[in-house]
Amino acid sequence: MEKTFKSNFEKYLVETFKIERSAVAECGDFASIKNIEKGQILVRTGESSRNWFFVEKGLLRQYFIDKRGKEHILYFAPENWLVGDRNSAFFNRPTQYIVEAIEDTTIMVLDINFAVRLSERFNSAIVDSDLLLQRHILQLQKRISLLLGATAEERYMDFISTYPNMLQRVPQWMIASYLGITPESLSRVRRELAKKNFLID
Amino acid sequence: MEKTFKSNFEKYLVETFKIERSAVAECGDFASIKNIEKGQILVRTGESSRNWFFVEKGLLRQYFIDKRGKEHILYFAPENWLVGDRNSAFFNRPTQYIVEAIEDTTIMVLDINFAVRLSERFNSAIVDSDLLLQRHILQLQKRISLLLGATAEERYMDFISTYPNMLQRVPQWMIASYLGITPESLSRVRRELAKKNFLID
DNA sequence: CGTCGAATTGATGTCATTCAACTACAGTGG
DNA sequence: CCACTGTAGTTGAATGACATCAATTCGACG
Repeated sequence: MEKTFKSNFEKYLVETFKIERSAVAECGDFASIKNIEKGQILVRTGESSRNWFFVEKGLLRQYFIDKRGKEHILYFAPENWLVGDRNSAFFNRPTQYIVEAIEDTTIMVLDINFAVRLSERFNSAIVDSDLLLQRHILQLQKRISLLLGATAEERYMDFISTYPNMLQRVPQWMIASYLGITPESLSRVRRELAKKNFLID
Repeated sequence: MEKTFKSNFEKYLVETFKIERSAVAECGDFASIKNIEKGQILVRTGESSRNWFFVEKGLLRQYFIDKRGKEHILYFAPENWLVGDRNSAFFNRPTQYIVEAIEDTTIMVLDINFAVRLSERFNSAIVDSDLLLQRHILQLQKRISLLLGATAEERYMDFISTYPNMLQRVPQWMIASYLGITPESLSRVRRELAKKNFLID
């Protein structure tokens, strides 16, 4: 396990929580590296996922399917992002959210006990003021604000400024799904922006 | 302060975190009771709010104003709910979210150090597996799912089943704002539901 | 080169918004 | 007690934003 922690994940933990490398290694039993091919699904609807995924390299998406059978992407997880369904992990309930690899991806699979062990090892104040959670909630709130108060064009503009490199990595129809519009509409939004001399990629 | 903790808040903490009453009292320096009249604003746009509010009695709403000047309600906080802007509290940034009393309301004002003190007193595992956060994130995700994948009518149906008593306490235009539609549209949605013999209140 | 999914485009449809008029009702002051 | 005012809610007609459907083009890849 020594080897596995020569990873972005270790670096991430050390930097985020300001804890020593050695200490992170103590939690190694609850983490393991895994490679996922593009297109493969990590978590299916109805499964109860006790695991979290830290993306070492590559890109995942988490999405659900509505009652009319349409996909809606909740978010993209590029390098150094964590993906997981808190609801499912915490309450051991079946998840509604599907996790799929958009690119060939290397992940660190984290057992739910990883977090428990980690918080046992360090004083709770640090763990509690969890940057991850802040970032997560912040992102969700921003998303809601945009869905409630911004047009498709505004949401797209926000997307490309927030995730500038995503445009090169994600097919357009997935961005449309993330924004909550159809691929056709996104195409038209982009055309309008191009007319107004915005560089759209 | 002894007196103040004869409150729903104390009860809530004891039940949620399974900690002793006496221990909660130790954190009392960071909490105080306050009464707010209907219509009064607790937090204004641009302020940096280091406080959290636990609603003892009454009803608050948290909302923002978009670039076109329209209000959008993020959520309602009835009895036993916590309201706060994690972003603002944690990073000490100006908030975008306004908090206002819909009814005459009694709140417990919690300094951000309340949580710190509390987590110092108890083992991190308990605090970390924070039910509050779970509930919060869960609610935000559900909201996004509904905004992305459900019609106005479906969102309204979800609202009245999730918050059945809210209908009697909140003016219709606020519910419309929460759902992300205009008051006129909600009025029409309700008319259609009435035609289909749904009891709408 | 042919195939298949992605992206674009046009024509049309649908749902919610906008704006304006009108009703209902509560509170205010004469 | 009644007119005056303001806010909430409803309704109708016109508009707008995005969706749907269908056809076409583009581009990657075997």
